[in-house]
Amino acid sequence: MSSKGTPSSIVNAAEELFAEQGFAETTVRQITSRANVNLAAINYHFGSKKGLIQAVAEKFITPLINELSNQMDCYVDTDVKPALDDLLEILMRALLIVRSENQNTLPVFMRLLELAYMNNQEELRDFLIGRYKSRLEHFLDCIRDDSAPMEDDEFFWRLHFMLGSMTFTLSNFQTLHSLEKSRFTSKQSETEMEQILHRMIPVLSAGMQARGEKLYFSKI
Amino acid sequence: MSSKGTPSSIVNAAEELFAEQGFAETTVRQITSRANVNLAAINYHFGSKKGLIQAVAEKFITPLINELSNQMDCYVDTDVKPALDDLLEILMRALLIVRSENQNTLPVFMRLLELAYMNNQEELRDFLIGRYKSRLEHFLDCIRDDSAPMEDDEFFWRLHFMLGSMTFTLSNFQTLHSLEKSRFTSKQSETEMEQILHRMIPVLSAGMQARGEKLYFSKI
Amino acid sequence: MSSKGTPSSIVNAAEELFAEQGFAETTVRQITSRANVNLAAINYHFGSKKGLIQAVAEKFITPLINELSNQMDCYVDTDVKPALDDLLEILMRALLIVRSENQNTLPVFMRLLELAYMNNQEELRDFLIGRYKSRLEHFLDCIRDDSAPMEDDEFFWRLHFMLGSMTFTLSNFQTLHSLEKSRFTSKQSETEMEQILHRMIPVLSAGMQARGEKLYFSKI
Amino acid sequence: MSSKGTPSSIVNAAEELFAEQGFAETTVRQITSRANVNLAAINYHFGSKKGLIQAVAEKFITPLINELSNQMDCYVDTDVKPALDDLLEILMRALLIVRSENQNTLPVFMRLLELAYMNNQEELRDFLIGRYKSRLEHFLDCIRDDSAPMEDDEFFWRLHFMLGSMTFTLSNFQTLHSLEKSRFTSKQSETEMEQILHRMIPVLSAGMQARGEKLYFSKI
DNA sequence: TATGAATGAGCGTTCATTCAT
DNA sequence: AATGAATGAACGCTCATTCAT
Repeated sequence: MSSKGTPSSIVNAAEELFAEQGFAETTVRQITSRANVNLAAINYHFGSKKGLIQAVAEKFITPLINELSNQMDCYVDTDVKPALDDLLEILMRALLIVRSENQNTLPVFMRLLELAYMNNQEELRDFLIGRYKSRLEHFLDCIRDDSAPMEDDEFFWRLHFMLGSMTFTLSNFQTLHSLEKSRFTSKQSETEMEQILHRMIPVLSAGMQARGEKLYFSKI
Repeated sequence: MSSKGTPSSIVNAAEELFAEQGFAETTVRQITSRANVNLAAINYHFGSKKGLIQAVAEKFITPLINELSNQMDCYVDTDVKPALDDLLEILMRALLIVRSENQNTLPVFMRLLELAYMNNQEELRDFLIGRYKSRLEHFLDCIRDDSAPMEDDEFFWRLHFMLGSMTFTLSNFQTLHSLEKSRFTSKQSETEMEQILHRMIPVLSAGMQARGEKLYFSKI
Repeated sequence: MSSKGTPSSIVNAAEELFAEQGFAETTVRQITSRANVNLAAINYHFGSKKGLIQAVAEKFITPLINELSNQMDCYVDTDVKPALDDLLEILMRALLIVRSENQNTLPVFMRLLELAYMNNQEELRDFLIGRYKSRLEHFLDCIRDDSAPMEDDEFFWRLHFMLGSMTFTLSNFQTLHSLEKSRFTSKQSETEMEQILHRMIPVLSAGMQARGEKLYFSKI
Repeated sequence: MSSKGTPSSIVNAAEELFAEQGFAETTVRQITSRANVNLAAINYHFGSKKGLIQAVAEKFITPLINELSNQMDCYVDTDVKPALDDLLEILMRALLIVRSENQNTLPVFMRLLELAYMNNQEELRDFLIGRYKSRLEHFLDCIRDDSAPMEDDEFFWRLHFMLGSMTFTLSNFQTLHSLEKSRFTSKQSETEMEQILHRMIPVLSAGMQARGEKLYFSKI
């Protein structure tokens, strides 16, 4: 299951621990211990803990973006504009494909996105933006084309409302899954991550297509 | 509002630092230093750093729930069922009121919710659930009454999609605000937090009211 | 012998180890171990290892400068200008007094001066210059008054020739002492540090009073 | 001069870094990185970091001693005894010649001498003494012949006062040069290392020829 | 002959907490 | 009630060296 080689063992162990505990809470000693490698190996192969986190990020995002691009190519030679639901399904499908190649570690990827938006993480943010922004633009343009008409800034914020739904739900999937099971024990809900991604599509889609803004509420 | 007393100074300083840096990243030294109190004061007054975090949580959530209850009382003697948009506006309004009483620290509250959903945070989660769950149920029932008809589990997840939008957007407000300003410099966008809360209402509302689910995508 | 209190124990242990091994070669674990205090005590009391080195520096230099000033005050109300030999004797005497208050640790002080002149030690250098430069100026002026007439830059370099003799001899006193004993075993030379300081006076004095410069040698 | 071969590249890189930072402060990674060779190459070719330092030492001292011997041969067939100033000029000249063959790395040589006099460096000291002591004796005898009459031990110490001036001034030349420039900006002093060596001659000479010792100062 | 990978030991520092007063 | 001092544990990281090829 684990690939060959020390760097690969490290990345695999790190993914598990990052998913279980978060980045700051996971120590290099825990990682190297679980990977059965020397304590210094992380610094040797990745330069620093930060470098390892970036390596983990790349391992996820690169195939995700590739898969997204591949799926979008279906539309490139036709006049058909993809519907919002279809675009979101492409996105969810890409996430699931990446997950199938990185057993059970979608939460790590989502935590990475959350991390990138935190203060004091400009470095990671700039790294990701510099590396992947351009490759995402076509996809986002298509999203916008089937969304309700709106200003640039409104689109910016709605995209992040969407992103928030995804990162919160997936990075805390384990907790939410437990909560759901303990509340609705009767139904023996087989809530798997795939199902949750599926549930998200009509909700997010409706959010992007919602028209009109409520009037600003008076100052309080 | 004023900060008479050591415990109060500590809580105020902690709020600021938690908002700026997150909980794990904020040290008790930073807190006591900013509060101009002794290093040992946190352990003395709150038992531990965790105890302080709970104290901060209570300071936010109690007035929030109170405000929410007050607003809901308007409907209690009538047959009028509040519309989803109105319920969300009540929620946003309550958030803004709490904010006005705890200058600029809505992000802390949102980070607290995120924290409560993390693994290894059962203690905080149980604390919040045990303390506030019952007082939220009426509000949530009203939400459900104006949402699209759906199963319990679907409602559970949609609520958390909503929660994700709110926590992600508000806890990372500073970063998102910067990103928006650097992208759309021309418009001199005066994006304030109030405006963002306002923008969220129709989006979240549409999400909860979205009908029909896409067919499950085939296994991959 | 050792003063009371943790900081004092640390400084005493540090002095010994710095003298034996140098600054970089001495670890905080060695220091805290010899001082029988907790490993974290250095950072608690001095902020960092660098802070401890500065504290050691101050403990030496402050009384040295004070002693120097006291001795120089003898000349302040008279018209007598002190002779170069007398000035050097004042200096040596001040060094010995400081040594008598900090048992056997003149080598540490000399190593400190050497350290301050190294690259990448601007911080220490600036610290010392900012703190003590002005208090040394009168003494240096008197030195110059009884030296051979020379330009500013020539005086600057001759002062440092002198400083080099002192730092090299004293910071390596232990090694030199051993070498001397092994070479001249017959004489059972009782070379003590006081004697060496004494030997230096006529040599340094002659150097400062040497007149005329040799012609520049041709380019090679 | 050219750097064909891995060992040669290593030595050249090491010289530069030793001059800039000192021996302990320079890591084998820095050296191999600047030399563009494998990290293990130092241990492979020189056994250890210490072995490399010895190799650097030899590269300097052997030609220095050779040059010194050559110059001294001028006097071998005559009855003329060289004057102290001439001997010092021969020494300075030899240093400059070695420097011209090892671009700008006189400070390294001086640091090497300082290092050899430190505690815990018996190995290096013994290596140098065993290799070069005998070849220096004639030169030192000539020095003594034109110095003031003195006992063996007095001569031993005066030699090291001289050595201290040289090592301190040259190994810290960069710092001293900066200090001088910042103090005497007006004169646009073209202080080069050659000039400093030149300035040293009359000072050191006078020191060696100084007669009479001051009376021992009373115990304090 | 030469190297990329790996290692054990140790580094200075920081942490939340506790102790003695 | 409150605090300055102190602590044990752990942190990420770097070191010169060695190993397997």
